[in-house]
Amino acid sequence: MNETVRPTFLNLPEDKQARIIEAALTEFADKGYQQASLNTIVAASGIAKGSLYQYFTDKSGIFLYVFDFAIAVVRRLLVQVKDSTQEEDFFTRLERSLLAGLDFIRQYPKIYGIYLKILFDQQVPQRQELLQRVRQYAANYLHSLLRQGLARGELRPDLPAASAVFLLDALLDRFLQAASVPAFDVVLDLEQANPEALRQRVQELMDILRRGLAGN
Amino acid sequence: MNETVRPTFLNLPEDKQARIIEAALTEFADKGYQQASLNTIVAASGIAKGSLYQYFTDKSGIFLYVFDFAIAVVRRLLVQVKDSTQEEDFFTRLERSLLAGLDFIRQYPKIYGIYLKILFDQQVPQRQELLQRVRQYAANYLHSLLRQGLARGELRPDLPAASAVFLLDALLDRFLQAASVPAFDVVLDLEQANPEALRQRVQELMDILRRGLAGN
DNA sequence: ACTCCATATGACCAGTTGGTCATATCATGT
DNA sequence: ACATGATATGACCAACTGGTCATATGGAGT
Repeated sequence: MNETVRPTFLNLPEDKQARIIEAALTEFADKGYQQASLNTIVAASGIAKGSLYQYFTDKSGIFLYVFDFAIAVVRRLLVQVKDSTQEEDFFTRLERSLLAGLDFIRQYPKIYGIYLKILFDQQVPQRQELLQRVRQYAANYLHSLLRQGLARGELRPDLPAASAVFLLDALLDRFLQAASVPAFDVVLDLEQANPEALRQRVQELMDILRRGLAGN
Repeated sequence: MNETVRPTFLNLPEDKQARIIEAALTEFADKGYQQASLNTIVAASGIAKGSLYQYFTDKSGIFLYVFDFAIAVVRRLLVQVKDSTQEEDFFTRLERSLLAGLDFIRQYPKIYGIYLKILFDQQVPQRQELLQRVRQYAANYLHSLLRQGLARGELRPDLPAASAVFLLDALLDRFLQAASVPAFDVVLDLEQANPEALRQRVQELMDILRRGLAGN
């Protein structure tokens, strides 16, 4: 557990902390790690460059602090969706999770932007560890949904659980990317779709998941 | 159609061209667009910096030329796999395509590396257009497989084709990423798996696609 | 031998980066 | 009023970037 943030930062008035976090979040989400400029962060938050180094050890310290902040927000959402759909059947819960993900991205585009950067920016500090943390959250979430679905007999008992989680994770992740990364989705045109069309697509996908491509 | 490569480059001896393309491919795959250094490319290919600007208009010119080179290689593979599996049934063809993809990445890791960069490096020149070209190839390929599967009665006739292509594209793309990006896959551990285990996983996934999560 | 033009070169430029540090400002206790 | 320690500052630094350009080299035609 190496310290990246200095006590000085935590002593700051809350609104000043918030201004700095917000500026850093914006810059990192926009440019990724290496391309992000400390000068930009400093200018946007209205502090001197020297001050930044009174608050954090170095560039990676700022990044890791902002990442922790972001992941805490995501965690809250996952818990909330899981709890509030406890009574629904498996496929409805999946559907709700997807739509909640869309809402989240629309509400916190910068947090999602940071995730996308970590995904494929080789130079992010401690990238493997950060990536693993995020993917593990998603996998645990889906695994838990799956177990409950199996217990209730909503899924076939011979389902290979790990592969199923893999498939679900792939689909959900891609769906969110398709809906928010321009030109990424040339098939469903999710980025342009209105909420009603989106819901329609989600239901088609749930139906394929339920019955398969060949089945009855 | 704006020119990015100068005739001078095309007049060069083939091995010199190859050396330069190879060096550029390596650097872009490693660092992405903005982070790639022309100095590194120049040093690795043993030419002077000034020469680079006799061959290409500017940095983005080099990148776009290398991208075109890379996509031509991919295209050849897709055509070949499609042709050589013409007689197989839908799910076997899908399986073969996946395994062929794995082989390709192992054989041309740099080309795959460039694709991953384009995916989420906001600063890549003409990113939207390049991304769209790649995704469109994949979608057309899957669509064609699907049509033939439907025609042969291997798939249920009421299948919503667009959504099915979307799901397949998501799964295949993620599978390749999981098998080659460290720490990305916390579920199947594809990166460490031996060829036999990989084949096993692929078949489980094909089975889920065929029969669905709930079905008989 | 001379000309001509394509090709090759690397010192050089302005701009930007992450990071430093001597100095200034502020708040508090006495 | 003074001292003390935390906080704030921005000029400055070395390193590196993409790109330029005056000059050198090479080879073909005469």
